[in-house]
Amino acid sequence: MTDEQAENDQDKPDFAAAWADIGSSHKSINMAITETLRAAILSGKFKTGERLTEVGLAKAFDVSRNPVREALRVLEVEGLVEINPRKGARVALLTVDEVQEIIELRAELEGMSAKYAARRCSDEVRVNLQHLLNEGNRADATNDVAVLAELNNTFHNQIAVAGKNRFLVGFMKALNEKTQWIFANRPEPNMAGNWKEHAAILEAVIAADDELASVLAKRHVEDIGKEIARATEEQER
Amino acid sequence: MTDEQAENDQDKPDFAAAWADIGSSHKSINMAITETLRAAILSGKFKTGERLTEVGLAKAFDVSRNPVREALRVLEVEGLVEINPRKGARVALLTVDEVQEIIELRAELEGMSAKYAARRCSDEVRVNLQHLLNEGNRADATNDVAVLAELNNTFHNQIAVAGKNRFLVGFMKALNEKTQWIFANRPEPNMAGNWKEHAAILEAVIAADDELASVLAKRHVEDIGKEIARATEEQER
DNA sequence: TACTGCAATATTGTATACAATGGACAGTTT
DNA sequence: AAACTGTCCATTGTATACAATATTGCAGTA
Repeated sequence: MTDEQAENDQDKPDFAAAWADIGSSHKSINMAITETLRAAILSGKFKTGERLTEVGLAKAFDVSRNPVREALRVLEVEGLVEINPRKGARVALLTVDEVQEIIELRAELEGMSAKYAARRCSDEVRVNLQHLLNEGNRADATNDVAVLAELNNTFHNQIAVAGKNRFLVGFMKALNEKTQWIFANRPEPNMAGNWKEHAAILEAVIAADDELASVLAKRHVEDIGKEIARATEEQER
Repeated sequence: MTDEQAENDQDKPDFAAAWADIGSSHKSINMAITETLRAAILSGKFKTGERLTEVGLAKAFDVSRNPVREALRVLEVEGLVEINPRKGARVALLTVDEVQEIIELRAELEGMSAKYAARRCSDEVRVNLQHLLNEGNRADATNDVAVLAELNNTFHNQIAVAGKNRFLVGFMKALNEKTQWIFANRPEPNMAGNWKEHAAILEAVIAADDELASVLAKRHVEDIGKEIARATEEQER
């Protein structure tokens, strides 16, 4: 989900553009709308709390209200949208406390994931992780920010998958998305120096050092939490 | 939506009965259907893998297909239903591996929850937990199975809530539901002696012994896992 | 000014209608 | 017999229509 999400839009998100690619695809409209809406929310194109009327979205997508309704119901379960019966839908709000709770839980789960990954990853997966480590180190050395951003994202998913627990993977995906969302609604985060921590975790996993991997991964997320706290304070001022 | 619609049809699982209560309520039909369907699946009234056609359900509920569709979309996100575009919906399947993963994760999260609860619960919550403990002990002593079953359920929720992390509460609710679902699709589980373990966990939480609470809670779920494994083997024979 | 009542409007909730797809089955061809 | 093909039927996907509810604006009153 990377390619041509070009920022060629004015103030309102240009759904028609993202729309064209889908026409001939085989997924149904409601799924496409769900994905587009989810991405729009997570990237901050819709502000938190902003009202989402069915007719408004339907017109923006040039579809009927039905697929929009289904998408909104799905996003509600995911926690990105808040629906009040007979009143309508809004982009969900995250309180400061909730942000803390997200980070707290994510730290625990990331640690758990790294622990499992270190214990369980097959030789094949180990090779893949080593490859990811090399790529990241190279990008870090040459300061290739675009590649690094991409690798940072894949890193978390790879660790989760290597842990071999599908439900843990799902939960972490949800929490990762929320973290992304938090950052999208705050002043630019400082993601530099992030890879160093990722590299250390990868090395521990590859070395099958579950205890170290777990501690490093947990601390890594806690660092992210501190970064968010810093950015939040800055925003308050 | 008058209340007299109750005695219409009774060929399908008796939704009409559950339906009557809802009429005057203020939640929308799609939500009511979601809840009813969820309960039906979790309690095993629909077998895993069973096909769920929109018209079939719509007729059973005596509504149009729209609310049913929305409910199915929601239940898909929750993992209880599996939807294939243009083919339809089925009650989801759980492989043996997935059952193991659910238990594994639930054990970790229950441990985490108990740890947090022991650390964080206020005096007021502590009193509530003590009350729950007393009630349970009494029901256990008098072998009041109905009450015990009820208390067993509330126990897990109370611990989770006392942990003061909303997202952890949500994840555990999902995993608890899945556990319930697993049992519903297997020969009768042996829930006796269950309270003893709950009581020990409660005592540790009340005593603010986070480490002990965590270990006991984790082990408790692992015991449930063993019970499931036993029941599964029995079923295979 | 502040407030109540009420009509007008906006929006959601649900039903119905139609289009498109997938699967089963019979008949044909090789 | 096996593979192919076209047709019918069941079902899903989407649009439109209508009903129910919430919100807004404003006149009128104290």
